[in-house]
Amino acid sequence: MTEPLAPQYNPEQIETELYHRWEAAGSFQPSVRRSAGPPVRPYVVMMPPPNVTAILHMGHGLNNTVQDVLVRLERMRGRATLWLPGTDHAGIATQNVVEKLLAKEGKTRFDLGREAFVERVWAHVKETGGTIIEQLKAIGCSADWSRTYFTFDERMSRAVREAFVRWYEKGLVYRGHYIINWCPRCLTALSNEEAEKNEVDGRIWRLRYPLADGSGSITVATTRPETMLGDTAVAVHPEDGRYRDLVGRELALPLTDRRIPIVADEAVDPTFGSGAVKVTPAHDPLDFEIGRRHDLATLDIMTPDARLNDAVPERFRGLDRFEARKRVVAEFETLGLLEKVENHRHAVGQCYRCDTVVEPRLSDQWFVKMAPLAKPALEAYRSGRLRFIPERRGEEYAQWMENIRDWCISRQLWWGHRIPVWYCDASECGKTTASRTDLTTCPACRGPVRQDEDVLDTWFSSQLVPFSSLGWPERTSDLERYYPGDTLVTAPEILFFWVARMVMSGLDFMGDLPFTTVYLHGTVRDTQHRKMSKSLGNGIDPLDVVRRYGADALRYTIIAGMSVGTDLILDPDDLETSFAPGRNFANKLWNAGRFILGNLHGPVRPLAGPYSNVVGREELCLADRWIIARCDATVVEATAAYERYRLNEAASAVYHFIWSDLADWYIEQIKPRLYGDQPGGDVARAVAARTFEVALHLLHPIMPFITEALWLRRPGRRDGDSLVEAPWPRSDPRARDPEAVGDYGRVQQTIAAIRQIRADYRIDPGELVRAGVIDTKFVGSSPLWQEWQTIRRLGKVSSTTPLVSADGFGVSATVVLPDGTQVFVPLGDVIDVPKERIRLSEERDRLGRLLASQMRKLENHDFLNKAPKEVVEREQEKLKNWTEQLQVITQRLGLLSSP
RNA sequence: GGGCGAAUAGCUCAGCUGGUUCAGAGCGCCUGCCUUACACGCAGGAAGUCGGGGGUUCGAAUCCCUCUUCGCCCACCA
Repeated sequence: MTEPLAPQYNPEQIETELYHRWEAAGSFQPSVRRSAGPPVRPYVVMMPPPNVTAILHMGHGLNNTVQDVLVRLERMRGRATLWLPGTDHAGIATQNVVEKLLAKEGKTRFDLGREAFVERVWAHVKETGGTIIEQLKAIGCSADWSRTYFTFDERMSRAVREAFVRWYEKGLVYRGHYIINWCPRCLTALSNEEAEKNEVDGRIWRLRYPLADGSGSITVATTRPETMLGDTAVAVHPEDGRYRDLVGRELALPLTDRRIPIVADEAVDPTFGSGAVKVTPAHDPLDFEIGRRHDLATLDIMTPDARLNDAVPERFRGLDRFEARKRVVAEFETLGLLEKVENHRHAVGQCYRCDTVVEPRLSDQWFVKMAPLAKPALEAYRSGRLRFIPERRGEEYAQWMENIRDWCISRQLWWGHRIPVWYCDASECGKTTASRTDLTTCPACRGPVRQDEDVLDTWFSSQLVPFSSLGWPERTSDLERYYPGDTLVTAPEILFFWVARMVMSGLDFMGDLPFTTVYLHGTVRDTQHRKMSKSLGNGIDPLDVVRRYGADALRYTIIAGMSVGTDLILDPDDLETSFAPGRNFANKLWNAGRFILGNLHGPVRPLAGPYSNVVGREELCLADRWIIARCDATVVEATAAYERYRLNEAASAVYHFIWSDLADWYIEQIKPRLYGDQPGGDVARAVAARTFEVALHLLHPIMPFITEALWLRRPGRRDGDSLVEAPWPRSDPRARDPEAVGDYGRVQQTIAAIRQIRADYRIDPGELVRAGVIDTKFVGSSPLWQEWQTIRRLGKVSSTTPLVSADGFGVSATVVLPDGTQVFVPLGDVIDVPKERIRLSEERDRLGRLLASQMRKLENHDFLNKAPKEVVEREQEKLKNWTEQLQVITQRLGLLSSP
């Protein structure tokens, strides 16, 4: 690490080098080990169960970067941390992917059979799941990988059974015959959350059902005409005058030979449609409830893959539901019973994994009773113990808790935790047993048993992660030490799937919240605001970005571009625009480091405090005091921003300090001192080294690789050094120096003024000009005189001392600084009186307009009376300065117009 | 149908408690520069009625009302 640094930052080389170093030192998981002393409540961040099929997509890149930033930050601030990473891949998605692979071979899961299929999925998961960790390490994530949990490891499996059995014994888990969301493609039940409601432009058909005695008809409306074949009643509102006389009479259900009753039910809205509802108890949740109240038959007319079954007239059997819809409508039309077809926009449930339209289906499923669990979870939020960032997400959470419905947890899949319930086959016993261990005989009658065929919803195991990953139900020391965690960082789309359920199960099983702060970051979207997804082909592979621009560039873009609660828009077709700023910044930092570190040869006097007795305050020049003050202000600003989870603000504060203050101004200022002949080189070295180090600290959570690489290359490093273990910089009141900030600001303004004149007059960059200042306040002792060498170098000025009188040099170009100081460049060969006159008149006019409105403001009695005193004073000060500036400009203009 | 959010430079967005960070940043654009840390750079510049309208206030990008357009969450009107 002592070879000369390359002029261009090479992320691939540096990151790979550090990756191996960190891995060898075990520093991908050093967090908890170092808190061996007194018990420390660690800062815990959890990783959501990734969708193993996606391996690593931009969402994970974003999520894990935010997590890593917070974890590194807390570690640097002296807190023990624990980052629990894991993969829970027991969901529909994983099964889908393997089914797709099978489809390419022309097979389905049914061809393989349960056991072979599960083995096949396992093989896939092992292959892809293992690479996730390597990929996350590649973007610098420092989670405690040794604690990684996998869905089917022993801990998880045991916890799942324990949770199920406990809830079963408390009566919170029950088996019920209800309408659930069914995906005809995945052939499984879905929870309400998994059935995404999407608005679609559909149609509504008005169908006429004749009365059985032929004395009239009743019209019903439906968006799913095919379900009429399963109708077992028509319902009207009991108070509806139009239909009161018809209640109790029978209808002849068209296309069938069945007769169905007309019933009265409160659930019907008399103002909607015709006020009469066809009742299909087996295929609609509302109808199911109506059917129950009126003791109606339930007629299931569909097969699991949504074809019509043998319960319908023969000509419809085997038809797909959408095909059947057309046939039913056509037949109604032929019979003259189709009254109307209207366009209708309504919400249709779709499977969140495969987008297939969900079919409400009557079946036996396992449910969790949610109301008792939701109550304390809601209370935790209302009492303020559980907080959300951004805050408004808390209301979404509360709303969901208040309207919670029971959770369907059984899935008719083969891949997942199998439901730990056994049914006794003996007809006289028939006992149902939930058990923590596998059963071979019925505990009641010793007869043969068979296990429930279904598996659990993935989120059933995921909700246990905060404690199952720590060894629950055993009371392990990990659990004692790390259980109530601190912060959860995750995506808003799994607020209900995962976050809410972790809160509920944590409160119920552990008696305490699993975390107290939920930070919900935005979603990565493309320029059309679509969520990035594989199927749309608008995704960005984070590893591709890492290869091209480096992990730090990726992380910088993510953090800098995302303010609290907003989404991150990236253009997949233009990675350059998004990620180059991060790469450029890394390169800038690299070169600033190259310069500073390269000049630290020889003894560098330490600078312990800003004005320690090693390098005393009296040795510091204006620029030194200025950069130390700026550095301290950046510490304050960045720390405050980090603490408020405003990571983008922290990023921009450090960016600005490094690029604008340190690189553009300070490094330029100290060059003469470093290059030898000027005094104070060792002071400059000390100050540069110190402020640069602080900047590395502040930036490390966001850009760990490059900051660590530079940190390791500084002189005086020790083996085993790591920035993440170094203490966070503290603000020092002695560093604050408003005088230096103001004075150096005027130096910068002076240089800018000279540069502006040079550019305006197109003076050759190589040509030196004479320049001067008329500084009425500090003649001879002003900072402009002290820093004249800097002004000379950066403004390319030949005058060895500032010229003091503009008039003595003929025509000059002048810029007036806000405090009235005149900066002027005698024009010599490039005299251009008309041009200068235009420049100054424009400036005079601008100031004139500013002054006019300012005077109006200050003549307003209301303003003078009502505005706070400081504000009035400030405004008066402004007026004074502008008047002064205007006077100076007018004066110079006068000189130009005189012959 | 209910709830929430957003609209600021050509693009992506900051702007928190109304007034010296008030009209900003990055990218893009224009003009000069290969100046011994960096052309992934340096210096200078152009560019915005702060979505429309109304109100509150001495003062509004900022607070209130309203309209328009996008987005998100929730919801068993068939």
